[in-house]
Amino acid sequence: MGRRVTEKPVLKPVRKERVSRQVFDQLKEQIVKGKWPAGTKLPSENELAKQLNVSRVSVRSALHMLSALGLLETRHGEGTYVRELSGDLYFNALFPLLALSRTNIFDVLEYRRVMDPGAVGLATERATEEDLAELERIYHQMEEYTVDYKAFARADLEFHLTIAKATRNPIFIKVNTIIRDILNASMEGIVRALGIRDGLHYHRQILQALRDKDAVKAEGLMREHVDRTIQRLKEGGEKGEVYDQR
Amino acid sequence: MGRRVTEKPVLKPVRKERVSRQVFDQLKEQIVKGKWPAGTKLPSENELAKQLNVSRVSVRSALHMLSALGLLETRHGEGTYVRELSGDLYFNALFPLLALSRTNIFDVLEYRRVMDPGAVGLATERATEEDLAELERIYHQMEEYTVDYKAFARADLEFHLTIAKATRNPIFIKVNTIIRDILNASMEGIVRALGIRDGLHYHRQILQALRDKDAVKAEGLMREHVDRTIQRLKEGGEKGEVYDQR
DNA sequence: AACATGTGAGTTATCATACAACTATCCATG
DNA sequence: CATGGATAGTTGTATGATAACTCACATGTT
Repeated sequence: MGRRVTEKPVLKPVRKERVSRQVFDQLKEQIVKGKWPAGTKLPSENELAKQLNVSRVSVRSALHMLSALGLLETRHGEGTYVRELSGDLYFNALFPLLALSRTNIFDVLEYRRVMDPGAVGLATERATEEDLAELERIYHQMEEYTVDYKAFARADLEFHLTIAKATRNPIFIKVNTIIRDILNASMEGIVRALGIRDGLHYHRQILQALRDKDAVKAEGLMREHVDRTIQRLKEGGEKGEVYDQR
Repeated sequence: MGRRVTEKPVLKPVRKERVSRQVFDQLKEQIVKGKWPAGTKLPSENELAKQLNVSRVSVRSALHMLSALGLLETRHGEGTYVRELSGDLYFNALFPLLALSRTNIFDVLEYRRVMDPGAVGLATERATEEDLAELERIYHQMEEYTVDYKAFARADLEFHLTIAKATRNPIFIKVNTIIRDILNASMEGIVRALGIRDGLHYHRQILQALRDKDAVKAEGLMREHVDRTIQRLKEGGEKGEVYDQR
């Protein structure tokens, strides 16, 4: 009989990658590597199917997924094109209803806790006069909105995004834009936690540090600021004062 | 003859919504509105086709797009299920970033310079034995690949992604995955800059710091590591040795 | 009783083919 | 020169068939 072979699986599971997935990856690669820059018209579905030696169905499956993700755009009767990056969050507009659970929001804030200090650090070097003026404007908005929590929180988020813009780095900008939208959508719950008192204080100081081009100070303040926000939100949640989202 | 009617188009173009799009919208609504909570198994494709009075092709088209967006998950031979709606869903909007990846690798690395130290900091607290084993495995891969630059660089990227996974924060994971794809695509150029010598050194030390649960050290090493990568790449670029991607 | 194996139903993945719907272009016609 | 029609190329939808996969249950085997 011989002994059983259960320990140490020497045999690796065979590679079984779906055809459509392979097509998806190949097409994605062409786009990512820049072989097909924005605006390029792809070969027709029949052509692709022939070249890749798969059925048209598999090609279409891949094309559909890529368009859903915003990399492609297909025009009926005309062809399929590589999309410009311009259109920002067209798709996100479909999702604002999604209320995120608490854990999800903490994930987002935890991310921000790392990103925003870094962003403000870069911003101290690169912010223009216009950026600073814009930040000042938003800060004064916040001062006025001390009664309207919602508007206050909105301005708060805008402040952070403006700092991201000042980095001149598209990744920071894009990610921060998404985070703003998420928090905006789930704002009912976090408004209280944000706290007028701290908010104004930190934003004023951060703005000052930016003017002084004191990166270390700005980073420290930002980290403190986000930390306190998280802390507040946790306290509120534990006390059950805050939202439940369902 | 009468005058032409070109100004003010009172006549709106007739509604010509694609079938697959309608299916997409209907399914999406069921999910977003919570009628189909996470984990729900959808009716089979045949069933849906019958209920909606469309062909199975159209149903599948919609299903594919929804899975690409992360709302659904289809398991071959088993069925299609509603996925957990999490925050990282929004970050699918980052996908178009892939299209402009090449424009500036430095933007990407600058971003990584901020995020990866933060990620490794969180990872020191949360990494499981399995995570560490996986990192070890990748590290040994790198040791073997000292001749194959491409494979080496790929393992390098995988190392960073694995650290992101160890944070257990879906945002870190998602964004890092996209960054890996971007750098992967531009790899011909950065391979030289990565440098075998430093790479192994830093990764070994970072792994050690993770084992020792020394967050400060791990963060510092990571920052240094990314800094040097950027520096190398800049030197190479100035000398014109590095990539041009065409 | 415990385990291995076989079988079948149900499901998704892929294929091939055909036709419908749409777009752009060319070209003859008046 | 404007109009309309014909045409070729492309994407969208439909149909039917087959392959590949998963699960659950039945059937042996020990």
